[in-house]
Amino acid sequence: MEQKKTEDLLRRKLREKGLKVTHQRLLILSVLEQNSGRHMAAEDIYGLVTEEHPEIGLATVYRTLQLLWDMQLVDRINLDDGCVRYEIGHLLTDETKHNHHHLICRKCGRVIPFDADLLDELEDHIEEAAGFHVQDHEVKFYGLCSDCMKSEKSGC
Amino acid sequence: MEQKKTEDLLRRKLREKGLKVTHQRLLILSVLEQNSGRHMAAEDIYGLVTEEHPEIGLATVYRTLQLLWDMQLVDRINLDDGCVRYEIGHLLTDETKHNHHHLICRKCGRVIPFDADLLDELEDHIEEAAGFHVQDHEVKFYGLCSDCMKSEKSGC
DNA sequence: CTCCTTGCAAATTGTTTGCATACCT
DNA sequence: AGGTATGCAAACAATTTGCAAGGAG
Repeated sequence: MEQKKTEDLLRRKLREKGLKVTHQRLLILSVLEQNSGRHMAAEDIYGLVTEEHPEIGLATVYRTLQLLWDMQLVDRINLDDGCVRYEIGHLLTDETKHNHHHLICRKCGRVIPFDADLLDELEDHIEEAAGFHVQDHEVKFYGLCSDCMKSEKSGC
Repeated sequence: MEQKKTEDLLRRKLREKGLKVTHQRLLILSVLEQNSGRHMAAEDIYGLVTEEHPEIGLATVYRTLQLLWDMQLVDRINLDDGCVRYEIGHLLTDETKHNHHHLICRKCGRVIPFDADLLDELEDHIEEAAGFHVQDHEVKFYGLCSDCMKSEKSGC
């Protein structure tokens, strides 16, 4: 089961760093895994987590998300809506690279996911030219979605 | 002079939208232009602007930056340090595309600018496949800078 | 003269932090 | 036992907003 694999990885990484395996950490990661594909704000995660465990605090959610991000178990993206969003790490869900990008419409604000894999070349170039080891990336494209382009042309 | 050209563009765009040409708007854009290359937070810009015009309010700076961004006269980037940063729009400083990316070290937090132009192809693909008209992009690479890689290896 | 814009201050809101208690190992 | 992690509430900080006064067209 994927579920189990992810949990084991978290346990292992925590142990490596001398940190503790707590219910909260396991639960938060499992919620993220069960909602793979959604971009969840800390509040969203908090909402889901407290459904079953109302005693968990929002601060713990924030602290745990930071921790999971440091360990590269979750991905983070900022969609300019005032809060940081998280999803289960691409390293966990597939063996391929993280090529999930976002198109953000400047007019209606819609966020459209878009998959493409033209960045590997660029990352190799960066490693070589800058001596910087790339682990992940965040890519956003700003522009106009097809609907807004139509209304732009028709002059409304 | 570049300066003049930029100002004229702002005047024109404002008129087009029936908005007013104010000292504050001209001044803020000119400060951004004079500091091309820096990533400036609203507070930074406010600091520079109030040197000569202490009466200008911070809220006006925020409102103006939003406006300039909507008009595509400035670029916006979020470097995960808790504030949004601005710089003069790439459309104004050069005729080429916006290929100024950022490498962010997960260990020491350093931000390293990096120029490369491998995104045009991807943007064409997006226009075709998603019917989305790309105007701009924001790209961040997370990883380890060369210094932190050294200390990683030497085991400190 | 009309409506847009500004400055000020208060309000908002996502996120962080201090601290006493509870929990892993 | 010993240090880590948690929950709570207060603290923070960037950004936004309401409103009366000022300014552009």
